[in-house]
Amino acid sequence: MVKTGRDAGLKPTVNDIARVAGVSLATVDRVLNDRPGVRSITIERVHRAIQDLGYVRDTAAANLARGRVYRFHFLLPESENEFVASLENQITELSKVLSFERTQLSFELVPAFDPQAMAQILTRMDPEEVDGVAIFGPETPSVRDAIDQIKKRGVSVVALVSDLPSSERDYFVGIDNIAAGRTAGQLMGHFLPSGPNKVLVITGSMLARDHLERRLGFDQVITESFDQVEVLPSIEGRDDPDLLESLLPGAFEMTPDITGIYSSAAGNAGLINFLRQNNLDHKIIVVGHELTPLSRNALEHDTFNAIISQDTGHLIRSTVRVLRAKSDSLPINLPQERIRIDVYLKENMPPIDGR
Amino acid sequence: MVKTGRDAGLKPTVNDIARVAGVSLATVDRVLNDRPGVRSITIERVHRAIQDLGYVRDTAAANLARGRVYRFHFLLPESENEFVASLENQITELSKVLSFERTQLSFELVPAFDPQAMAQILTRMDPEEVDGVAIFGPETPSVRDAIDQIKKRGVSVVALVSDLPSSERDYFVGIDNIAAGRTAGQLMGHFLPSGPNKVLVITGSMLARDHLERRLGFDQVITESFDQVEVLPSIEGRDDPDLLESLLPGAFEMTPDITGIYSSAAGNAGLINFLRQNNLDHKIIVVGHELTPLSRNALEHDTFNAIISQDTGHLIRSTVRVLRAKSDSLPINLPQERIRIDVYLKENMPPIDGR
DNA sequence: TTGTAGGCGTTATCAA
DNA sequence: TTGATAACGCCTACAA
Repeated sequence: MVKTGRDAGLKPTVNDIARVAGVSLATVDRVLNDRPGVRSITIERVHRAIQDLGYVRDTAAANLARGRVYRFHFLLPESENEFVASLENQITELSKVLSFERTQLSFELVPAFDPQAMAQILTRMDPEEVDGVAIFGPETPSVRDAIDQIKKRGVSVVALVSDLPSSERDYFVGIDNIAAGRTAGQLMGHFLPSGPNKVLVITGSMLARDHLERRLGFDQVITESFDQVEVLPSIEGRDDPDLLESLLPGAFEMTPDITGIYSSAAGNAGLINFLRQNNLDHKIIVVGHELTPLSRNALEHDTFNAIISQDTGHLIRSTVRVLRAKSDSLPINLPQERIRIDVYLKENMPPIDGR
Repeated sequence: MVKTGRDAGLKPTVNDIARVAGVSLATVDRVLNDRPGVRSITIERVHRAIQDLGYVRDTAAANLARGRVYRFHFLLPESENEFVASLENQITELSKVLSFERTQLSFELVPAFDPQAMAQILTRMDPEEVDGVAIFGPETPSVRDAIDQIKKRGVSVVALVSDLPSSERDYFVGIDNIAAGRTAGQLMGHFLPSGPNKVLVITGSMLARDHLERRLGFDQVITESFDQVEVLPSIEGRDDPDLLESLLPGAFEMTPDITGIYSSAAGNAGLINFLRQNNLDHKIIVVGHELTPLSRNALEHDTFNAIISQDTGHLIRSTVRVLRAKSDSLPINLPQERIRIDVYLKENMPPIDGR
């Protein structure tokens, strides 16, 4: 039998340290929390005791004692799409659980693809009222500046879903979108019938870094491995189902022999409508993004053939963990925070509850 | 801005309840924990106060106060395979984290496919020393009886990876293996070249319920959707790479024109060796199970085409959460505990750290 | 520069 | 059947 915990003996506490170091509880606490007013020789002794005993602080007890409350705020794009709705749900759900762990969550919708609006909201945010922000939005200089500013005022910042690498954001929570695009390409290549094929790519906006990266990855794989497949220019649906639905007829007039569609952004409702109304359903291989009630239904009925997805629950939970760690300047457990690129076929779709 | 937490006001505590109900802390605690010695009229009043205030107990504080320690034990099959090794790792890793949350984890290897050994170990387990067991093993009457017995003695039981539905186990942590097999079938069908194909299925043991279910699901999909594909009888590798490697030549002599292999169990090392040494690499479509260093490498080099997997980290964490909930007779958050059927292509493989 | 004492929310012991 | 009261491990006035 392999025991994996620390040796059965109970873990040392601040009291043990105080005793061993020959100082009081208060002094131990000062050293533990890097507070001033302790002679370096004393600090030395306390540290040695900590080392010797292998002490590790009990965070739960610490939080209980200090009554600390974390306040995190999410900024999400204001577009009618199920993916964002799912993020909202996850935030609401998680916050119910977290309210018993001294963590408060809130979110706010920001006009989509509108860097100015985002920058303004960020700039106006009160560092006294928020410990961390998660941003799902476009990457532009104004947003970048706003982030750098709010960071200086002590607010932790996480980029969500779409990275903002040019900014000082503390972390990015989301998938590798190039790899996601490559995965879509691989599936598309295998699912298309043999012979020559033409594939239409639907994107959201050139401002959205995630969309750009997906297209890039998709093209890479098709070029590398499927020389019979031609990828057509993107059509830009702005994550808007209606706009998308109105654009599709034009694309099919231009190229009637489309055999595959890579829907790399949101707005699947428009695509599904179009396909079904024009009887293109089942005739075209479709690879989409994000498992939602709609896309799930499309998969179920073979309107979609595969879906690339990211778990919204995991996204939100990971964001909170990261924001907490950053707020306490604690290290992050990278492997745990890595968001997977999920692949769903009809066969392995999880049940409806959305996970 | 949407605030999702409980209204900013702090949450009520036992003190508030005591005050409102007009009783002492101790009485509140008795009611809260269903302890005897309280008049039903008093219980009534306390319950009303709890309701009115919307009280929810602070688990961290409760655990702190009672100094409760959870001891969970994992029984894993003793076979040299990376999947089990990964489970062991995850147990070890998680227990480092959990040692600061009053939870001790241990594991033990049980001779594989040996119901007697498993039953014996279970029967000998001391309920004084363990609060819960997780069992990854075969489903037989003897094991079932041993489980029912130990459950009666107050130990919580979770079936891990392979379900034991005939027993009184509290819960099953793992994937839907029929769906996993179906997913493998779907991928196999699409990845095989067009025209007639013969697919070999490698299984572990007829005693392993997970293996049986995968084969079942695989056959279903092939029959339903790919009529040009013929599925050959299983070969039984007992999760042993060497045994498997020694069996493969025979299978290929019997049926030289095999174009696909579904490796539904462990022992991939043997399969990979065989394929590479016989230059069958890249000529045969291979769908395997479990992302491990070996299978990852095979995917990387196109020896394998797709892998169906389950996250060992998630399996272990979920098991612990469930075991904890069961030990405290608390409800389980089903959606959170659902284990996904992961699909990996070369393109969406997560980085090496094993998540 | 250091220590004492009280409190965070819950549980548990003992006496009333 | 109930209620004080002292833990649990940590933090934080305030005092020395």
